[in-house]
This record gives sequence, C-alpha cells and structure tokens, in this order.
Amino acid sequence: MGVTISLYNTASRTTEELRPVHDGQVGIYVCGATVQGEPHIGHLRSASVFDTLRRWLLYSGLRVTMVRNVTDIDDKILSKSIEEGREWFAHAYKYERAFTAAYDALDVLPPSSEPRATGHITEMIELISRLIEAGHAYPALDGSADVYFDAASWSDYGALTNQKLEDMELSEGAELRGKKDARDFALWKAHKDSEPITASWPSPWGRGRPGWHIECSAMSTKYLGSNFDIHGGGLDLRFPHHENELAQSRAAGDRFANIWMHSGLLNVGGDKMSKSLGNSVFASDLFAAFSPLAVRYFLTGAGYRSILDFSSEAMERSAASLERLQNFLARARQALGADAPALPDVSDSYAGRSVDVPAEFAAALDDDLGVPRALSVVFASVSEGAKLLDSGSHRAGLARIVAEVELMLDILGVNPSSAVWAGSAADAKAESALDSLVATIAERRARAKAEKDFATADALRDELAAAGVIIEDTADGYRYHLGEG
RNA sequence: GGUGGCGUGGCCGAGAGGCGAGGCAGCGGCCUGCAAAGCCGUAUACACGGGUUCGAAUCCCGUCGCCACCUCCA
Repeated sequence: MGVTISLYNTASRTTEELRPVHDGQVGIYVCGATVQGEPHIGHLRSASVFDTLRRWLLYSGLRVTMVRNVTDIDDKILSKSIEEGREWFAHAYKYERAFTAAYDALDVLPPSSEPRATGHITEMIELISRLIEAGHAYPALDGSADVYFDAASWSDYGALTNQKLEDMELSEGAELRGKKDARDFALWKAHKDSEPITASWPSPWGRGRPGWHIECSAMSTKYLGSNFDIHGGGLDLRFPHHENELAQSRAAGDRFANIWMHSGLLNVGGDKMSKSLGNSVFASDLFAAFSPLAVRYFLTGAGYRSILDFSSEAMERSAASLERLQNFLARARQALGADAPALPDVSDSYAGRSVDVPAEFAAALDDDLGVPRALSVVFASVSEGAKLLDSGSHRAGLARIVAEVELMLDILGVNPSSAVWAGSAADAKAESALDSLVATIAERRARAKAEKDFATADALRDELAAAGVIIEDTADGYRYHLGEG
C-alpha cells in the first residue's frame, strides 16, 4: 500500500513515517476523560483532532481501531461526588454521558471501544504483579496496601519528555509516605476508611483502587496488543501521565506505543485554561452561543499542535470563514438540484466516493495532519466552483467540485452539508413551516419588485430581518438564512 | 536548575533557501432597483544584530521577548 503518512512523535521530537505494526491496520489509543465534571473545550479539541486523524487514515485505506478510555474512578470523582451528593459511580456515569453527548454534537465518531477503568481492575492487578516480579515496583514501605513504581529502577525513566530523573524539580513538601523516592508514583492506592468501600477492589496487596497511570497501560495493551501504533492525548498529559505509562509498560516488557501524539492546549483570552485558574470554557456554554459545526471548525482550523486562543471574537472570525464554505455549498446544491452529488460517507471509509481528494490536500494531511494547508486547498476549490456557478455552465464540473469539497470537509469533520448538523425532527418541522412563511412573503416582495414598488419590497425585507430572517435575491429567486435577531 | 516550544502584514494562521498559502477585516471595480452573496483587482509581512550564499522569513552564531511542563488537567 502506497500510503505514507508522517506524524510528529513527541517522544523523538521528529516527524516520523507511520509504519503500522500490522499491515493495513492502525491501532490508536487516546486518553479520554476523567469523568468528574462537565466536558470543556479542551476535551473537545483533543477529540476533534484525533477524529480527524482517524478519518484521514480511513480515507487512506487503512483500517483503524480507535480506543478511547473513560477514567471512572479517581480522587476527584470521589471527592466531587460527595460534594454533589451522589454515589461516585452515579457521578461518573452522569458525566460520562455528558461527554458522549458533547462528542456526538461535534460528530466525533464513536471509538471502536471505550473501556472504563473500573471494568479492567483484573488487568491492572496483573500488570502491577508483573512489575513487582520484574523488580520495578514494590509494596509501600509503611505497610499500607499502596504499591509504587520504582522510578530509579528504570534507567529509561524520562524518555518521553527527555528529562533526567536527577534534574527533576520536586514539588514543595512532597511527602514520601511509603515511597522510597518522591519520584515514585502510585500503581495501586490503598483503600481509606474515609472512602466508600464500593470504590475499592481486592488485590494481593489489600483492598484498594488503581492509580491513574496504570489503567491506560493495562487497557491500551488489552485492546491493541503490547505494541501498537499511536498513543494520543492532550499535551498536558505528556508529563507525568504519559511518561509514567511509558515507563511502567516498558518496564513490564511491553514495547507499547510507537508514536506519541499530543494535541495543543487552549488559552482563553490569552491565559492558559486550567482547572486551577477556573477559567474553563464548558461545552454547554459553547453550544449555547455557537453552532456545534462552528465550534468544530474553530477547533480543527488551527494546526493541531499549536496553542489555540479561544475568545468570542476568534470564534466569530472562524464562523465567518465557515460561512463562505456554507454559502458556496448551499448555492451550488440549489443550482444543481437533482444533479447534486451524494454525500460522502465515513461509515463506509468513504469507499463509495465518486471523486478523490486533490493531491495537494492529501499531501497536506499526510504531512503531520496539516489541516490549515489542507483548508487552503478547500478554499481554492470553492473559488473555482464559485466561478463555474457564476458562469452558469459546466454543471458536471460544478458537481464534481461540490463532491470534492464535501469530501475534504467531511474528512476534516466540518462538512456543512452533512445531515449530522441538521436539527431534530421537531426542528425539521419548524424549518418547513418557516420555509412556507418566508415563501409567502417572498412572493409578495417579488410582486412589489415587478411593479417597481421598491419601498414595499424593502419594507418586507426589513420585516423579515427584524424577525431574524435574512433574505437575499438570487438569479432565479431568493434564498434565506437566519441571522442576528 | 532541567525539558520543550514560540516570535510572520490590521487580526487569525500556513510555509521552511529562489513564483508573497489561505481565511477574516479594509480599499477600488463588476454585478444588483438598492442590498446580500459572488466575481475581478489590491500588501515596502516574517522579533533584533551579525554571518554563510548568486539569493535567507527559511541555514549558522549571538541578543531580546513570550509561553508551557518538571506529579490537578484535554
């Protein structure tokens, strides 16, 4: 297969060619959410980035197994569930559903499997046992049921972030408790009396629950094998989470991930967004102000490794740019009528497509997912299409361009023509009702215009605008869209 | 102290030795009854100082500034 896709590997700090472990098939593990609270824009960015990667690999003819976990047990889930007054598992499930809803809203494809940490305690215990046997982990020195990874025993510790153990700055007042060294991290956490007994599981070391890092090592290798292609996540997971995953998995004898990909972080109005600063932009706020399509366009439009600065102005700017695409597609499909091409279908890996993507578009995505460059190809096609549209000729050429543009946009997860962005059945009813109301007024306006009664025509247009309906004249009639009410 | 990244026109944002990506905004024109949409045209851009080269935003050396990570985080 002649597919060459290069990706920036955080571990080697270079762009490497993707060489699948299994021919024609790619295994990807992406760190999903710790379901302790509402999804925010950062989670959405990570999800969109890896969804675009997945769609591109599918288009390229590869089979993709995408695993994205759900961390449904951890310190925060326990403490916040108490604050919010529900059982920890009900708390976790509530937010797991909120995440699923947000991913669905953005048309992020569901993962091939979505393992929960609590469903894989057995695998984690088994992995920890292997580490103890290999001499890279030890039960706590203070006699608790904690188990720690022995960082000093693994000479490659720090390989992912290129740091040396002795150069690492230790946080103030880090207590050792049962650890040999402050840099050792927990693989298994002993049950505490203050925590519900349901949040603990039996183990050879006593009742407890898994540490944060071990679950991803256990679940990724369970579903993808001991050596898999891509491990992804947000850049903030690079250290300690991914560093620790890599150390423990390698120490346990797994080759683990070949390429580590990290999506860039988001700033909010110039400041870094973080839990501690409390400036998170939540999915619910976003969707209240902007359409999911505009949100996704904003998130994918920038290079996946760049820092993306969120602000309402930035969102509006990107929405304006999206509008250009939407306008073209809407005009073109209207002009084409029954000759409009079928929509691209990712569920079939785009196998039934009638056109291919332009070579420059492919080259851009093949080169470390160069979405901004790929988008410039989309806009070039749109320009070309708009010219054909204006000239009114070359219907076949226009249809081909529409198919191409929609294919490209679908791969990027932002095809405005896709049915997923349309509303519910109730919305569809409201829409058809609005269609006929606007049609009635448009007819009166057309009559007024025919009689050169422009005052009346303009008044009707203003009336519609006041109701939030922007009407525009076209060569063969009119079209409308909803604007600022 | 250690590690990684960044500095491009009014704004956003690619590119990585030689035709000024693209988008948004602006300006001039075409189209339109007027608009809108669209089309055509429109820019002394690459933090600073040296160097290499026929040629540097791109490579090298230095300087300045900004940001992130070093056990909460997508």
